This record gives sequence, C-alpha cells and structure tokens, in this order.
Amino acid sequence: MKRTHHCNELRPSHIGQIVTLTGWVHSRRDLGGLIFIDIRDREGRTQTVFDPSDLPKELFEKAAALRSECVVSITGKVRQRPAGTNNSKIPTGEVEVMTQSLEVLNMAEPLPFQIDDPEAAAKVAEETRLQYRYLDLRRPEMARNLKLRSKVAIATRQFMDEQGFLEVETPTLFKSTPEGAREFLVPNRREPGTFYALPQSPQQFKQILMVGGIEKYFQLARCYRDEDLRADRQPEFTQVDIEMSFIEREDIYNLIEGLLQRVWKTALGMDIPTPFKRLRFEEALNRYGIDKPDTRFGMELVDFTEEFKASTFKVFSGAIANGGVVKALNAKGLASATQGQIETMTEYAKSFGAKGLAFIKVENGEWKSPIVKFFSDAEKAALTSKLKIEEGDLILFAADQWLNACEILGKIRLYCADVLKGQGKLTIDPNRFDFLWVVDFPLLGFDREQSRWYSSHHPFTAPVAEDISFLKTDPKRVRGQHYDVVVNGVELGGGSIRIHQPEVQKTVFEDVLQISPEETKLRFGYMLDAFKYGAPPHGGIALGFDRLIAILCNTPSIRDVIAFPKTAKGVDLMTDSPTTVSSKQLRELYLEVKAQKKE
RNA sequence: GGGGGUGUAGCUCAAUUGGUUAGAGCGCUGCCCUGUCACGGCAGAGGUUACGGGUUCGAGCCCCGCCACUCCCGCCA
Repeated sequence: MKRTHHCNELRPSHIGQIVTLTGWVHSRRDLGGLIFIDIRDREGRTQTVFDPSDLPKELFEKAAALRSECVVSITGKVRQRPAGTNNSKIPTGEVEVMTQSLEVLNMAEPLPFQIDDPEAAAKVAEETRLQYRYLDLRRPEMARNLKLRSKVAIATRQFMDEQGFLEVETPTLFKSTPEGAREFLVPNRREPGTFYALPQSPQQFKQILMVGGIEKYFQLARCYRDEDLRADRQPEFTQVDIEMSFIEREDIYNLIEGLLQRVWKTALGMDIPTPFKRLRFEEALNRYGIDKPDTRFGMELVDFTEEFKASTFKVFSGAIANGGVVKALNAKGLASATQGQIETMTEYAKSFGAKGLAFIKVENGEWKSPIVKFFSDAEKAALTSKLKIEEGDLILFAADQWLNACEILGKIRLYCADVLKGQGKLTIDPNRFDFLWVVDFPLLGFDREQSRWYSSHHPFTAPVAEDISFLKTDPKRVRGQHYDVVVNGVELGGGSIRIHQPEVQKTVFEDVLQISPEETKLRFGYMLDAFKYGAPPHGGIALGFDRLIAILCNTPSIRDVIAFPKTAKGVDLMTDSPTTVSSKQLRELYLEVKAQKKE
C-alpha cells in the first residue's frame, strides 16, 4: 500500500515509471467506457485513468462504484497525456497514471457539503464547516493556512534558538489571580473548595524564570480567557511569549523586528524594512484617534482648538472652555454619504458620550451643514487650509475632552475608510504591511466608577525612570515602559520592561492600585519574595500568534487559522462541548450545580 | 448584558403586495456515454420554510416569543 509519490509530484520526467498513489477521490468522471479519477492528498492531485480494454471487468466496476472522498490506493504506469488533453490548471496536468490496480481503503458516504469546488466550498456556512471540520480541513485553503501556521511556528523556534533563547514550558494549571480577564477554573478534587485557574498568559512564570536565571525565555504558549469572543478572539489562543534579562526597550524592538522579518520572509517571501516607525501614544491618538493606528491611508485628525477658542459657535468654544479640544477629519470624497451613514457615525459619537456629530458636506461649491452659519470667515479659512478642503469632501468634527474627541474621530475615520473602500474610492495594496511601535503609554488609567487607578497594561510594568517620583503625587503623568507592535491597524502584540525592585512593585500594588498589604501578599507574595533574592532587570513581549497567522493568510477571522476553533458562544460544534457531566463526577469534585436547566 | 445581520431540499440560493401544488443549480438515485478534468445527456427522489405561538378566508413573507450562527458595543490587567 505504501505510496511511492505524493499527488503533486508526477511530471513528464516520471513517464514510464510504475507508481503508487494514495489519497482521496477528488472527482470522478465516468465516461461510460472510460473513467477518470483525480486522486488528491495534502500536496495536490493527479489524474488516474481506468481503461476497460486492459483491466479486469471487476476492477473497472470497482472504480465505477467510487464516489467523492473515498480513500484509495492506485498503482499504475505514468504516461504522457494524449495530445490536446493536458490540464494546465494543475501542476501534474501533463501526465496521468494508467491504473493497473485499485485498492479501496475506505468508502465515503455522500458529503454534507462539497469540497471539490473551491468557490462553492468557500460559501458554505461556517456552522456546517465547523460541525464537519475534518472535511473542511481537506479544502486546499484550510490546508494552506495550517501549513503556513506550522512553517511560521517552526521559523519562530529556529529564530529564537539562534538568538540564544530557551523554550521553557510553564504550567497550565495555575493560581487564580483576580486582576484582569475572567479565568477558567479547574476544581481540585484533593481539597474541596479549592481551584486551579487556567493562565490568561504565562506572565508571572516568565518573570520568575528571569529570577531563575534563564535570561532568555520564549514559548508558544496556550492562553485562556473566559471573556466574550470576537472574530479575532477565542477562549483559548496561542501567544509567542518572550522574556529577557538585562535589557532595555530597544533590545525588544530589535528582537521583534528581526523575528517578524524572518516570519514574513518565510511565510510570504517578503522583505520587510526595519526599524519600524515609532509613534508615541499621544501622537497616535492625536493623528489617528486610536492606539493601534492603520497608517496605510491618510485622513488624519487635525486639531482646531486654537481656531475655535473664541468661536461664536458655543458647542465648540464651550467644550474648549471646559478643558476640551476641537478636532476634525476630512473624509476625502465622501460628501455623497447617505443619511444612514451619517446616522451610523453619529451613533458612534453618541456611544462615546457626545451629544451629536457636526459635519460639513462640500457639494456643488457649497458647504452644506447645519453649523456652518456660526463660523467666521477666519474660521472657515483655517478649516479650508488645514484640512485641504475640496469639492466632494466630508468634514467631521468632535469637540470634547482630548481622549474622547480623538477616539470618536478615530472610530469614524475607520468607518469612513470602509465606506470609501466599498465605493472603490480608496484602495489599499494587499501586500502592504505598515508596522509600527506605539510607545510611551500612560502607566495608569483612572476608573471613575470605582474612583481608583488601574494599570493600563498590567501591574508589573515599569514606569519610565524619570517619572517614578510622580507615582504617588501625579499618577496620571507617569509613563509606562510599555510598547505595542501594530501592523495595518491590528495589535499584534505588546509588552513592557518590568518592575524588578520589590519596593517599586510594592508601591504600585499598595499605594497606587490600593490593594491592601494582606491581599498583595496573598496574590503576589511569591513574586515579591522572588524579587528579594536578586532579580535581574528584565522585560518581554507577547505576540498574538493566531492573529499573526490570520494576517499572513489574509483572513479576517482567526477561526480560519485554528484547526478546531469554537463559536462566538464558546461551543465546539464538532464535539458539542461543553456538556453537562455526571453527578458522580460532580460529587467527586464536591460541586453542586445550582442553575436551573434550560428547557 | 445590549444592538445589527442571517436561518427555505444534503450544499448554495430563488419565491412580486400575504394568494394555486415552495422553485433552480450542485450533490444524491437509475439509465446512456472511450479523452474527461466543475465531463456531458435523459429520467427521478428529496421540504415540519430553525423552533413555538398569534393575526388572517389564506403566512416562507406580518406580529410576539425562542434557539443557533455571525458582526459590533460592553468586556478582553
């Protein structure tokens, strides 16, 4: 049965050889007196021919009984196809295998969906594809995605090894750490009422590894977060997790730029330029209204706070008087926006707490807008020159506190780009990758509801050295040594230089985050202990591996690059998990289910 | 938790304003076919219109509820 070649291997140079191919019946073309069967494996497909004139009747009938996706082993002689019958669509299209023997390894029932026609298969509902994932995975597109994923994983390991990193595995049965994402819990049979938690990331272990003298660690780590899902979020996902000792931010930038260079070369054969651009958090917000800007198109935000400070238009001047700003963006060529599109954008603005959305449509040489009558000539002139206003443009405004105004227009900028793409007025080269680092994030944010500070990244992020003195006096002003790597508006990963002095870490936990000393000891005591015994300065980063692969495969959903993903409600449609468990299992774990069963 | 979209044959989709027996392509079954490659031809089977109610003389279509999938907001240190 052993195959001699795979199904994408035979070429004219093989003519005359006796070969054995194994694989699936991709398609069968039964001409009555002559049968063609395309046999397919992971690598490709090859045409085999059944000619009754030199085959036993029984064998020919066996071939006639085959249907799509039966598993077969076919032995025969490779020959040149007759003149004029070459198939230029497939690489093996110059030759065919004259069958001498056929072994049916397994029959196949009619399929729930067809997988031989790529166009039809791509349209099948994802629900059906996930239920029969083993069939879906046979499609060349899915096979390509998994192959690319494997290649990138191996390239990553190779690169990290070359750079002197050790791959270290960390536990997936971890301790519950209530900060951050909701965790999956695992009940402990040995002690009633105690639980492990699955790690949201190996963050604490990798820092401890630095204290353990590993110096350079990496891992393709599985992480678990029990939060609501999105196209780019699964309950379990993979990170390229990295940590290094005796380094500064620049070392991480260098390393990751090299890694991504290697990955892009391996996966796409592309040379990406380094170093990547750097954008301070503040600048990213000012220009793009988001901390992960897509810089493949312009439409940048422009500030008009000075120009409207004394405006008679109170919505603007009032916002400024309250310490806010006025910002605008020019959606080039979008004056044709429909009522519905303006409505959608207004909803965005309102969801950020704005009262409405001011806009100007520039049509027929006229500014059509409910607010333009309030503008002075000087204000109009400023708008025209700073926004480079031309016929057909749509100008959108936000007047609010700085962060809010930026974020509103950031959201609207992306929406406008989508609309313009749909109208063909904006095209982006699919082979363009705009990498950049976003740096100088604020270390802390303020939660108005709970009236306390929280870590904008995580509590182990080191403050920028010259800002440490403001930790207690002016927390807002403290910048973190945190960095995000962004490509085409997607956050690929992020990390930071960590705190390695126990006193600074204690200050952050107790004075800034207001976690009580007892609580700190309970949750992070072992880390503070570890830091007492000679912790090297260290830092690291984690890249979203699934997102990385999705970008390389040019697919919007990470489900397309995960072999067995879950639905938006966390269900595996193939195995139908999660399920209830027996009362015996529950008893063993000292658990009782109190929720009412759904009918 | 909230908002939007989708759900009709195994698959992909139609079905005018609420109006006859819910159609087509692919797949499936049977027959024919010796150079096809999405083979072709003829014939046929296949439907709880996701599910449960309601309005109506009459519902795939309207209303209410509910389920699944999906996109987004919240959430994701």
